[in-house]
Amino acid sequence: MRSTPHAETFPAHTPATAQVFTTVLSHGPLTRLEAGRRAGLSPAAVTKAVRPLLASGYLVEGGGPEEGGTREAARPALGRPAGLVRVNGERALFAGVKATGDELIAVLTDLCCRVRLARRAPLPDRAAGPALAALTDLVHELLTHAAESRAAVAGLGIAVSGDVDRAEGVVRYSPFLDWRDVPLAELAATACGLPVTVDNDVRALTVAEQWFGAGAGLSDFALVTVGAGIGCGLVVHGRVVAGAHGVAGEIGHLVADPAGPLCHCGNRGCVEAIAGDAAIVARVREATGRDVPDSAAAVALAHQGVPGAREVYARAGEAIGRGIAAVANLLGPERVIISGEGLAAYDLFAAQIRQAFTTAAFGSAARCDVQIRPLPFEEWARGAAATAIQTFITHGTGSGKG
Amino acid sequence: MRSTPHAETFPAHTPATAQVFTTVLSHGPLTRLEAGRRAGLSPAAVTKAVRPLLASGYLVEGGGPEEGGTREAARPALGRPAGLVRVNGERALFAGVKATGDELIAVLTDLCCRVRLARRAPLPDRAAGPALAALTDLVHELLTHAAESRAAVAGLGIAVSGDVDRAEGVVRYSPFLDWRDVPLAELAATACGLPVTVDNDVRALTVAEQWFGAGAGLSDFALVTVGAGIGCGLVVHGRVVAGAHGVAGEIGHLVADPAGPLCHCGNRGCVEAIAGDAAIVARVREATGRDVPDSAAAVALAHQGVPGAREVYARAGEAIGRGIAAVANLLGPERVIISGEGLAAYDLFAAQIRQAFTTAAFGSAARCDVQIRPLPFEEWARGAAATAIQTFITHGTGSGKG
DNA sequence: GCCGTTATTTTCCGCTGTCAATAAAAGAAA
DNA sequence: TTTCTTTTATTGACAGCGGAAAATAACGGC
Repeated sequence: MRSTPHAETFPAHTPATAQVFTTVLSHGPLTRLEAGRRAGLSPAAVTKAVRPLLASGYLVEGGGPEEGGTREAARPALGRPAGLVRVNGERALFAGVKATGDELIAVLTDLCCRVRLARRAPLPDRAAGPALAALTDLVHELLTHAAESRAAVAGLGIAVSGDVDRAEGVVRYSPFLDWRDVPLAELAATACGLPVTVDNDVRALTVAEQWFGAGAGLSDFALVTVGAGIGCGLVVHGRVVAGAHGVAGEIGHLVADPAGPLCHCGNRGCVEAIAGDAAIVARVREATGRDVPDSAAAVALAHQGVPGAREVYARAGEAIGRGIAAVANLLGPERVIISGEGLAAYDLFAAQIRQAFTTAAFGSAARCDVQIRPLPFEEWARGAAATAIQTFITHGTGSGKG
Repeated sequence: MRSTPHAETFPAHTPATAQVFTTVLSHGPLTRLEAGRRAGLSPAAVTKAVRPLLASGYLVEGGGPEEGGTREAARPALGRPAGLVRVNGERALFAGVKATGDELIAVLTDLCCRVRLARRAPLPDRAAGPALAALTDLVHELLTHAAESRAAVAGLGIAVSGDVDRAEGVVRYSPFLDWRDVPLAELAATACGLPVTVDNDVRALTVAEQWFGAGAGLSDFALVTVGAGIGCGLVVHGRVVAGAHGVAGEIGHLVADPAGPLCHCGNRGCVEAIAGDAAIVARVREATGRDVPDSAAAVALAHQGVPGAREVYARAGEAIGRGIAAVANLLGPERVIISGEGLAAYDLFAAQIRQAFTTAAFGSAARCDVQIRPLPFEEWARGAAATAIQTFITHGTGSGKG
């Protein structure tokens, strides 16, 4: 993918270099010895990997802001004190954009994927051409802001729902955007003058969780997103599962109840047909007989204790819990992270999710650690940025292709 | 793990050596160039890897039995003709034993996992001590037979259902055998004088399929076994999924119908509670009001067209198809292989499996290739042998531990 | 200042796989 | 027959990566 003339490059000369860097990136300030232990490398190899990274400014010595905190206290009094190494987040910036059917969400992050700036823009026309123009405008806004910083923007990540071929940078089919075979990486790279990574939105979020979130250091975990749709990103053997035909993690279309309501996919009782936003709104409307314009209204009714509304959420939680149990029974992940805008209704179904999971999980699969966390709206865009960071580090430049 | 004095060793000097060897093992006679292409290596690397393998007799030149067949015909008339290389199956033998609750099944295979000899022996006492003694006897029978061959037995694989820690060679918990924390690899190695690999039975079968069967060359596939239980082995990113807590592939305890019959796991409508042997027998008994001693009788009734019996199988096929769809929706495998003794009733539910799968698979997940094949009784033991072959090749000796 | 201890770096060193050139084994052309 | 073309396989020089061991650094305690 065409790069800007003075594109940032990452000195990933050797496998070990990238290995050490990602270890430090995910696990905060580390001593060289500890980093080597976690990355499965000898101390000597760490020294050699760290040198060019320090020289190029991607790593810096010292424990960062919280230096002198608990970390120092834990140090044994004997022997040479360990020197910490951490990633210099300021060294490079990244842009991440999530495109939904009616809006673009964009963030500017640093190398540690900390959000510097978040922006939303409506997407009046979702056709590829106008959408690309809107995206370019938004990215330029970020670039303008970034220009105030010393660091350059080293890559752009774009997250789109649907069937996305990350390696080729092509959106095969996105139902919400109604796109087919759009070579988005190439188009956006030309339009924005940045190396571009394009990935499926849930997978992008999974990458963010794997490198910077609750999945850091885990080789097997699942991320479940609850919202308009119910999605699931899977990490198995340390790698995000993409599926042979571009489909994977479709927890939303597992059948929770064959006698349940009809789903747009044609089956009955899909998790999404019970616990998706639209399904919940419809079901609360039926149950209460009231006007329920959107999911916020549904949540409000349930919180007010209107008869019937609460039960809808309980059933939704149960369906989600069963879906998660299916994941746990099949893959035996170490952890499942449940997240999503839908969790505005957190308190309404967290208990049911856990209970249904525990009931339906088989044997030791129930030992899986289930975490439930809310999801800030810019998180999807942050996931996109995480994919850009990932390609920057693993490919030496921000470009996913080539 | 203690080895015999003159233990066979495999010259896996370098990663590339093992890589090339397994490629040739799985894909039959290959030219060096082709092997390199498949293994992602340069021609030069293949030459270097092949040399010691030829010298030690693990590979031989020539196309084997079917030499001069279609392979020759497909050769273009131009240029130096390609020289084929193939694995010398005669070079080493392996023993594989599957332990069920009431019987031991053992096979002697060659290096290509072709069965030379199959034996069954009852297991009157399933306690670890007596079972080990019976296993040792059976293995010695195989060894006696093997002594007639020039090749030595290079390893023993043991497959057990339940929670097995292959790396440690320990059976954590096997319900059917009622074993807990039995260090089987160590015990059997001492008793039989062979390097031993112990693995879960379904995973062992999956390894056999991955290296020698319908999964050869696929990086993502699933193997579903239908019989007393409904099991599933998963290969993701080219590796068998083991699960963080020893549980994975529990397709049998996915809930196909929350209103279904009670399962021994405590839930309702598990796939196994609908399609497992015991469930089918019970359901046929209810439906027909007749005496149904075992699953053969149930199959017979269904084949005779006794009212009700056929429907039981139809519902079972539906449940299995749904379970497979769940796997396909979550993981997007390239292929699903359905196999098992239960397939004696193949014709009774194959159509329902396929139909339920197609209906419940979401989007492109339905493009997954579903194959249905019967499973000879010695296949489980062959799976055990495959694990022994695997450790022999990857560890240089037949020992999984150390 | 010396010692014990732990962290990091340095200095080789073996090993692996690639590259580019070369040999080999045909059929085709002259 | 000889020579050329084409494809496959091999060789040998080579670069570089990561490891082991030894050296060095940085303490706190004595």
